[in-house]
Amino acid sequence: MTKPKIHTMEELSAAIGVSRPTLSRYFQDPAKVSRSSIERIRRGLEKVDYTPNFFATRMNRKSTGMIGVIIPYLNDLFFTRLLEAIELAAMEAGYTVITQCSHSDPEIESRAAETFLSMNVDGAIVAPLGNHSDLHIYERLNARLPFVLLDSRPEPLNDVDFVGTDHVQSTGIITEYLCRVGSPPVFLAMPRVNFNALERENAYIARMEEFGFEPVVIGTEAIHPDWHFEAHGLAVLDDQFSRGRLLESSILCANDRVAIGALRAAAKHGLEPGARRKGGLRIAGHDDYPLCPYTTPPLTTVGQNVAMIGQVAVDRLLEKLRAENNAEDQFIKLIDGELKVRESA
Amino acid sequence: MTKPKIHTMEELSAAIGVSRPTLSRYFQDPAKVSRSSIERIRRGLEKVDYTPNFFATRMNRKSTGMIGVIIPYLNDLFFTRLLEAIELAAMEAGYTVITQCSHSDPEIESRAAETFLSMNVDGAIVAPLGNHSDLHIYERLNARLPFVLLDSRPEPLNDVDFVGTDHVQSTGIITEYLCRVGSPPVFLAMPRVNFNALERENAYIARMEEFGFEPVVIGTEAIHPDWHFEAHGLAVLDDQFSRGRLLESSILCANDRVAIGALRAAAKHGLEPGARRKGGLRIAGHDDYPLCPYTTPPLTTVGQNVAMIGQVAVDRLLEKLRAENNAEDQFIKLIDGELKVRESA
DNA sequence: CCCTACAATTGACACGTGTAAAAAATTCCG
DNA sequence: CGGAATTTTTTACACGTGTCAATTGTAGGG
Repeated sequence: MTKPKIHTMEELSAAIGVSRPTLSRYFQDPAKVSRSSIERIRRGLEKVDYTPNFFATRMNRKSTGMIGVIIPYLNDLFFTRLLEAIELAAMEAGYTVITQCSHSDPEIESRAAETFLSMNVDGAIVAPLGNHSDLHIYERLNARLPFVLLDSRPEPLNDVDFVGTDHVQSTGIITEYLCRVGSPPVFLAMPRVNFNALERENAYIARMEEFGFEPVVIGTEAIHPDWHFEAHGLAVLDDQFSRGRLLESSILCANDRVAIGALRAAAKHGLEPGARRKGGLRIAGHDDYPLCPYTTPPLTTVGQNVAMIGQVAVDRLLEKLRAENNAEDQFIKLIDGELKVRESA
Repeated sequence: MTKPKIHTMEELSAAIGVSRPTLSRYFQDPAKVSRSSIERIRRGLEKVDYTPNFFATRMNRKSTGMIGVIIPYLNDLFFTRLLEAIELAAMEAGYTVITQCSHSDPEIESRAAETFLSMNVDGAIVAPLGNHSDLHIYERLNARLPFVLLDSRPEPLNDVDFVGTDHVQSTGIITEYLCRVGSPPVFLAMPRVNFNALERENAYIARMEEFGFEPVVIGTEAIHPDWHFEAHGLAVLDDQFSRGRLLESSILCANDRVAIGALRAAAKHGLEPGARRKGGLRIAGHDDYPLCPYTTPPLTTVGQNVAMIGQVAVDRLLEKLRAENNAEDQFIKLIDGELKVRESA
């Protein structure tokens, strides 16, 4: 409690009669010090309050033991789950995760990247902000550090590792499901904040054409601020329903948050989307947002395997930062989505 | 792009012909250097790639310019909104925010606090994990740093600044609203993960007694893991409804996530909660979770002023860390909630 | 042109810890 | 108990930048 505070290893050394370098080694790994010294240090530390200075320790070490992570939004449970998976995986491996959020501002995203470089993080994992990002910073990071791109992949980027959902597969299976058990779906797009938006749209179109159906995409232009997905879904469908359109359609939403807005629009117009109502309105989403089982009706969707994406990204990063000469090939891992059939479609 | 990378100020000094200390001052604040030097440095930096080492700069500075923030959960939009507010406010003031998440583990929470101490952060803001937290660490932080506790306040803690919602007021107004426009509400508690859980419960009881109604609290024991609030609300009400109970009651949920589970239970049993159905089922929440406008029906709730809580916390922290001798009194700011009447109650 | 006043720059040391090489202590064995 | 082998500790320097006192440069006035 009121243990005297000691600020430097030197002081500690004087206080408990063990040389400073020995203390240094003790704090890095007690196994590098003799049993008797460990005992003496342990006893000493019980009497005083000392923590090695974070900056001084990291400055000279070859490895800082830190991994930098950048996510684009904070108020989205998809990214928080991703972040959680990454943090737990990294912690498991003994690394400290430093998180920065872009707050949907490319400027902030760029500054965060520079901060990581100046901190000598051992590696970086970035979920890109999207359209407005300065791609240059990803290349900068990739050139200097073990680096993995997450979730959303800018087309023109080469030689950068990537881990994310296989949207052709994921959007494919839900498109196929909707076609199989009801009328061919309309695609309710989301504002094109990132590259996934377009990937899903294209995957939908391709699958529809494969089945010989006419793809129909609505809601491509943003009405609300980019990341207000629910408001977007609500506004687009409210407009459609008001004009008497799509009242008995299958609607595939670009993500679950758009779908939640879509469900609201349906309820507002007295419509009850559902798989069991033959010929009626059906609404489906993408991502398996944690709230999907609790919507009215529970949302049919295709789940992204967030835990695996996070784990694979960390694994790949660790692999890269352990191998000194990284003459390896570009690593791209696309993970399958899983169909989650509930009641809404 | 392929600008030669320079690692130290010394090298940079040699490369562009300006002494190292001058460079040091330039990077801290260009205004501390003569106009001509600024020009020369600017031109030099365009030709090479250099960023001052984060650790080396922070090690000696009196102030590290960093604020540590600990939140208990990541997968909860309430905390992410709080965090967002804090980050933006701190950024505004020129501080870097380092965020750590407890992941509902007191051990991690404690380690995060130690990390902040070893990093010499200028101040710390902590939203406590709750029941299982080691209160000792808050006192440790408070003794060493400008420190503000957020959102949830452990009773036995003295002399610690606090910013959060006034739950007596917030729970009071929604209890009062429910009593006024319908039958007196039952309180659907949440697992007592933190101190707010109990505070809201008690505020409900007090208000009910004040009105001369019999308070009824259900769902106090956790069925699912502590933080699975939706599952909790669903399970408790599903059980009640199955027994034919509470079918026409007013139900005040301890928070919106519990309420979302409650709405699901209602829908599952074919019930349609709503303010307009006289004598019928009504469901209300607490927090104004971002999805409330999109639930079916839209959830009546009482909003926590997240933006203000974050801003006030940061303001108070800055005030403390600017005033050297903090002989000031304990600062406790309770912020009013705002009633958000929608359709569910 | 010289001298003063003041701004800008620089030299020298400090920060707290890592680390390799040298010195000391310990262990082991006959 | 002596000496080699091994472990442990210490000495000495390094890391990259902050900061103050001392020095240099600059402008203005006589």
